[in-house]
Amino acid sequence: MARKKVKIAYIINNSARKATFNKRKKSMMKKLGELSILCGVDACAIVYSPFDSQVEVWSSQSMVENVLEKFKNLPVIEKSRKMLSQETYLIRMIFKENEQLKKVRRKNRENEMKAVLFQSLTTGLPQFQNLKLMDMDVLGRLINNKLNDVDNKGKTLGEKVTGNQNQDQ
Amino acid sequence: MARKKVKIAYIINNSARKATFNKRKKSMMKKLGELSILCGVDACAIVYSPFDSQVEVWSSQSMVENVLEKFKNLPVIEKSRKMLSQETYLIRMIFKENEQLKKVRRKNRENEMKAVLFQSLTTGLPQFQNLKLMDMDVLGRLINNKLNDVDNKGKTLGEKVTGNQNQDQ
DNA sequence: CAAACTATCATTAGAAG
DNA sequence: ACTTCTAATGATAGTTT
Repeated sequence: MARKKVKIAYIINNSARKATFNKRKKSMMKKLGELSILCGVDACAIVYSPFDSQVEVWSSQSMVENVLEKFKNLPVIEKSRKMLSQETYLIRMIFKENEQLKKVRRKNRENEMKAVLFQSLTTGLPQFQNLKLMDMDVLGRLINNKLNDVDNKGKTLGEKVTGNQNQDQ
Repeated sequence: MARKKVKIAYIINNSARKATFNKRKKSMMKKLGELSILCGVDACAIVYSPFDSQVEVWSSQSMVENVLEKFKNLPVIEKSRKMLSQETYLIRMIFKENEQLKKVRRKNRENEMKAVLFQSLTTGLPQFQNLKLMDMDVLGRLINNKLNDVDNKGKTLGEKVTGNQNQDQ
């Protein structure tokens, strides 16, 4: 977007690609911040750098907590229970499984904390934000739910349904 | 950025905010796509719309698989093992816990699939991409690792270390 | 209310230091 | 290889249809 109109294609020259990457990434993150503030929107961006093997993450402060709030308010369990009585036992089973999962996760979270510590100490990577482990876990799960609808829609119930129901936490 | 220089602050007027949101979100996603192609970069953006309570997600095709690849290649386990012999037993324990977690998750994933199905059927929400449940779970976990370093750094090892190591999958 | 327009501001490709 | 500069393209606020 400057001295010449550029074709959107992979930049082969290494230093040129790095320069473009840094310029554009910076602008992207700025734009995302503006969007978030102007419109009061929760947003998050994740960009991998091929140059320093570091992810760049931008996230609005309210992202995680709002995601959690929305997650809690998902009507899926309630509605499912009403619609398909045969699902009742399944929901109970899921609840039990989720309890088990939570238990394992609680322990595992401690492990994760230490892994991160080791990583910091051994690689000395500077890092970014202060999202909580648990929160991101839930975030990933929520995004999943949203993202996978299109995969599932249009296929028959019978074909796909082999289990469950989610939303531990 | 047009007829007038705009101050970056929450837009109170509802329709103006929506217009700005739609324009800017579209541009953002376009920019992210360009960045991804120009620089061969894995990227992902998540933006919540306050207007239709729908998340907008953009993700480079290679995002998930590359994230998984990078995750596998994280040197943290190897390095930790070499540095702190006292961690050996912990790593074993973690491995066991991760096996247990994987097992529970395998079952839970089926549950999640069904939850998504129900959600689609009961709320009729159109959806987006085709990332896999498992992949997103791992993605969230990886991001965590990266994000939490700053929280942990600068604090003493003794204070924080209560557990572990992660990276199941 | 959304789509098209356009004057102006913002970003950035390429150059220069 | 990093910064700074700036011409030129791109994004978009406000306006019109």
